[in-house]
Amino acid sequence: MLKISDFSRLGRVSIRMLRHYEMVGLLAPTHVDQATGYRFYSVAQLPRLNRILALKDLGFSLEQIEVVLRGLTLDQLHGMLKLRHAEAEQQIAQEQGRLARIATRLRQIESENTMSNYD
Amino acid sequence: MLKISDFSRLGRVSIRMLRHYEMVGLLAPTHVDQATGYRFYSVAQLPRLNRILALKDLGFSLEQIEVVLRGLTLDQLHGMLKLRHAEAEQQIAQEQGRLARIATRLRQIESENTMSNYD
DNA sequence: TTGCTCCTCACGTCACGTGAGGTGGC
DNA sequence: TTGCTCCTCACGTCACGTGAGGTGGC
Repeated sequence: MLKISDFSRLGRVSIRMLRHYEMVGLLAPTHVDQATGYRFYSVAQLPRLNRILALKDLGFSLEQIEVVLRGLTLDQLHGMLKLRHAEAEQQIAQEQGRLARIATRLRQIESENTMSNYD
Repeated sequence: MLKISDFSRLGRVSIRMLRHYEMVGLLAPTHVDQATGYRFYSVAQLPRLNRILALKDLGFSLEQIEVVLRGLTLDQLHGMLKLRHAEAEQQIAQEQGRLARIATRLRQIESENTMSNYD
């Protein structure tokens, strides 16, 4: 049984995150003291926490993570990853468009500066 | 003088956005009726709205847009664009990392499927 | 009188960060 | 008694979307 601060250190997450994950139903302490409200976690919960973090790292929302961890067939998991893959590609394309437009503006300014130098 | 719905149609933004831009101090109607509270805009305000939208499109926050529109030297504007450029590049790199990790997971699943077919 | 337009709240979004105010155990 | 840890609210974030409830002018 670990106090929340110990578990948060082990899992490299903030205490606030652990409380939040409990609230959204992602990861509940194995035990909560009735009198004090203190949360107690077990080392055996680390794998689940790590899976949560791994899925977060892939860009899934906490709600989607909940779905994934609730148990999916390989096909369903494959489908969700495909979707995320497509979304990530789209995100990249959009940001690259932005980058190009920013670069255009930068070049404009630089040429204006040069011109004014010759004015 | 245009009513808010007319101006929103001209500018291709929602009425809610116009109200929001007024609240954050980005774009105030030229006139507000004292009795009814109705907002009235002028066609002459379209260029400013369009500049707002253009800067938004480059990824600036409304607060940054306010700074830019309040008037910057070319050098200062150049600096802000450089910053945004760097942020966009970073964003892309991060999302590409994600994409790669997702792709790895997808390949894992596909190979597992194949293997189980041979089981 | 019935629509239509416009108005002002105010909640909801996403995943927490950050106090505020208070309590049990060493 | 003083720290330290933990707890429960609850506001703030960013840029609006979306009702709810109410009002003036054709």
